[in-house]
Amino acid sequence: MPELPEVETMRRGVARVTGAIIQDALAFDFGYKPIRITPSIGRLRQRVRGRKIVDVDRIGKRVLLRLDNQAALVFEPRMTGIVLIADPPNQIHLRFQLKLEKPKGNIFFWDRRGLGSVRLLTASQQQQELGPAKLGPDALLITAEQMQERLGASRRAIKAALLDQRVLAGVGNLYASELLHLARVHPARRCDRLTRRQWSLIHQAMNAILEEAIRYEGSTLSDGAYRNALNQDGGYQNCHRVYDREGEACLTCQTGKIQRIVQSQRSTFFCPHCQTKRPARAVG
DNA sequence: CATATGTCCTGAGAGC
DNA sequence: TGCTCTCAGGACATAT
Repeated sequence: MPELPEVETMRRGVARVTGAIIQDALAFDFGYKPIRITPSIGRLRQRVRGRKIVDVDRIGKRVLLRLDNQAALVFEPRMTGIVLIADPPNQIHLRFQLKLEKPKGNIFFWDRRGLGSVRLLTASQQQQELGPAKLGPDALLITAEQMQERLGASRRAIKAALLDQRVLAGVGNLYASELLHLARVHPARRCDRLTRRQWSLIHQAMNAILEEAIRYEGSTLSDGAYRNALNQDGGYQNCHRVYDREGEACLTCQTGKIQRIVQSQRSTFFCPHCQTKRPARAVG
């Protein structure tokens, strides 16, 4: 499930084609339900042919190809989508392809489950679709103070709140568990019960985990869906402290057994020993 | 308004 | 072995 580290890894790989010209755009379905492509592939094709890719960006969990007319192609991987410049893992789940020239090459969007999308957005559409009404600050750019401002009065559980892309963009289910473990905060703790110190710890842990995961090029889970832009595995799955480790010993305290709970229909993993449910004690 | 739940989609894995 | 069933969770739609 591509979250910020996986999408950032794809972005870095795809950035190699910066400067290339788009020769053509193709959509595929191979008998599956087609993914969402907007506008229609015919219109999109007309509008991107001959355009130069001037930059490759990331906003939250999306990859943006910025074109020389201020438009951007926005790839949204959701559960199993990936953006590659090397040949994808197979052909049947190939959903979209850009043929490039000067120099020759390709960008592929491959998506096993087909929940992802490709959208061509004008500058004003980008403001609408990627602006503050839809997406909060990027998880690597938001400050601890901003997080507390945005969530400090919320009654939601911190784990669920971290997944809300309108609050901050980039954290998903896997890294939410990982970062709360590093911050030693219980995932069910209500936001409005967190102290300023805990917000600071969460913020610090979030940056540390996301940056570490980027260094390892993201997490390739057992389904093998996530690959980097060159169709290679990530390495961070071997570093998970809690995710998908139910019943195993906590690597940090060697005492607790990792527990799995369900929050908003999603699995959360945590160490009951490191991440106590009790509120932080008042100091002094 | 804030928060919670249902839905989409395919393939892996469990159980029989 | 092959069938059926459940589950995985990103973002959005709909419900409370």
